[in-house]
Amino acid sequence: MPTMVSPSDPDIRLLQALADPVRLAIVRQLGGQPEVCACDFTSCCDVSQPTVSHHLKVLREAGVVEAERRGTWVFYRLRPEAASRLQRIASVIAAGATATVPLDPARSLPVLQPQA
Amino acid sequence: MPTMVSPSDPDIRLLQALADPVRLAIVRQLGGQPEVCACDFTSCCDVSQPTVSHHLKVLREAGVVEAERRGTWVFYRLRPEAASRLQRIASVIAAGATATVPLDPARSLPVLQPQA
DNA sequence: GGTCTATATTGACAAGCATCTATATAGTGG
DNA sequence: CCACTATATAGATGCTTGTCAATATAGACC
Repeated sequence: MPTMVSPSDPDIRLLQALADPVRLAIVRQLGGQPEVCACDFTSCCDVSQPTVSHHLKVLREAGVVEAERRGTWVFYRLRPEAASRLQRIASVIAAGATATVPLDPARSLPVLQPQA
Repeated sequence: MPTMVSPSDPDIRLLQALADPVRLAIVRQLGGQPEVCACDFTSCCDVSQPTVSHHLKVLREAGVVEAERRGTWVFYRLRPEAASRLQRIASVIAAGATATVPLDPARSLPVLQPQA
C-alpha cells in the first residue's frame, strides 16, 4: 500500500516542471534540437525574458535540462535521465492498466468488492 | 519551431493531472492493482473524502482513470492511453537528449551560435 | 577601469488550485 | 415512501505559482 507522496518527491518535481505550458513548449523545442541558446526561446514563449529565465531555472532544478555557459551565451539541452524517469512513471500506469485489461472483457468473473 | 502551448493542450492536461502528490499517490496505488474502489483510497491519501473525490474527478477528466459504478460503490482503474501518452512525451525528451549525446564528447566540433 | 549585451534574481501582485465543511446526488433495502 | 451508506458537488478560504518590472550578475571588449 503506497504511502503519501511528498511535494518534494522526485517524480512530483519532474511532473510539475513539465506541467506548465511555457515549460512544455521549451521542452518540445529542445526535443527537436541538440541544444538551444537561452536567447532563442523567444519564439516558443510569448513571455518576458525574466519569465523564460525563471522557467529554465525550474527545469534545471527538476533535472529536466542542463545549462552550459559559453561566453555571454547560455545553452540548454535536455537530460536523458528526464526521459527515463518519465518512462518509469508511464510504466507504472501501464502496469496498472495492463492488469485491468483481462478483467475488462471478462465481465462474468466475480466482481471485486471494496476491501473490508 | 514549436508554437505556444495552450493550457488546454492534452499533454498539459495529463501532466497537470499527475503533478499533484495526492493524485500521484492515487495513480501509484492503481498501478499495483487492477482496480480500486473509491472508498479504498483513504490509506494513500490523508485527506478528506470530498478532496479524494475532487482529485479523482481531475484524473477522470484528464483521461488518466475511468470509473465504473457498481451499486453504491464506484471503482476506478487506469487507462492504457494515459501510459502511451506519457510515453510519447518521454520520447520527445529522449529524442532531444539523444541528439545532444554525440555533441557532448565532441567538444572540438564548431560551437553552435545563437540563431541570427 | 567603463560600456555594452546576455541572463539570472528579486519582490510585488494576481490568478489558479488544493482543501475543507456542508450538502446534493446515487444506489440499496425495508 | 423513509433510512442508510457511498460518492460527487458547491462554495469559501488559504496557499502556491506564473508573471512582470526592476535590478543584479556574468562575460566580452575597448
